[in-house]
Amino acid sequence: MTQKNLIPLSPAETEILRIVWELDHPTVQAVWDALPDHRDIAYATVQTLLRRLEKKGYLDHQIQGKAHVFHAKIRQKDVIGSAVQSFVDRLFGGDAVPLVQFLAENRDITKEDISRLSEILEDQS
Amino acid sequence: MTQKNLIPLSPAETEILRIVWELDHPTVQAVWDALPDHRDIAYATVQTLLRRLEKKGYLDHQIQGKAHVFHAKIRQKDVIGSAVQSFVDRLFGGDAVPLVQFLAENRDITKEDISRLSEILEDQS
DNA sequence: CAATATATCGTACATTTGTAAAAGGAGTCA
DNA sequence: TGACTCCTTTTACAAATGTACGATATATTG
Repeated sequence: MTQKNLIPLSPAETEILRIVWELDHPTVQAVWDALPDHRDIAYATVQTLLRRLEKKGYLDHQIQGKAHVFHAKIRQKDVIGSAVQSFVDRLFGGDAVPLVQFLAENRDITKEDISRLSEILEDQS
Repeated sequence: MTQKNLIPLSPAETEILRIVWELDHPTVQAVWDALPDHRDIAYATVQTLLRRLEKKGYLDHQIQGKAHVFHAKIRQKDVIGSAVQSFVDRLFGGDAVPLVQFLAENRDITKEDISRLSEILEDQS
């Protein structure tokens, strides 16, 4: 069954981990390049974050040439699950509805998105 | 216009701030009591957090008898807005749809919730 | 092979965060 | 009025976090 008990991720670590999921087996360099422009941190900082993620058990790496190539050891779904959970707890007292409502009112999600979600719910037993 | 430039909130601070919104003008005691059972922290800790929130400009207080009574100085909507924003950025690269999709698949929101949201979207110009 | 360009590793360090004990002030009640 | 009780204020402190420099190792290439 799903391995739980995840060591807490800091915001900066979470940000980096997401990029590792997005890119497939990236190097430090690749992760660094993938950061949004406004996120102006040093290469060495990204390295540190990746190192810490590895130490916490979220990542692993192989050596390719002289570079390290990282990959996730924990399923994205599990990490997202626990992150969303604690976020909703903290900011909404555990009720996700106001969150989605906020997103809707704020137009972070559109009418079409909602329709598509309805279908997802229909498809579930 | 909406005052932005909010000083970052830590997770623990966010948790406390939410309770201040929920209760109306609570004392330290009231906030402490409102914490979920599993959240086992000392009264003094809640005090510290409230003090920090005040210093960061999120709260203010009046004196009532011997106790302090707190109230929010910043609109809930603004705080939620920026918190959700950075959360979605960090964990989903800025796209809120996968977040809502996750909530749907995970049944944190139901079919009925979605219907209600559709209406909200309809009512918007 | 010697340079050069890349990478990692070890280390550092100021802040922030989470948590709380201890001390002191002011109503309250016997 | 003295003992209690409830609060606040002051102060602390270890751990986590964000950030990154300098040293070292290793491909690469002329």
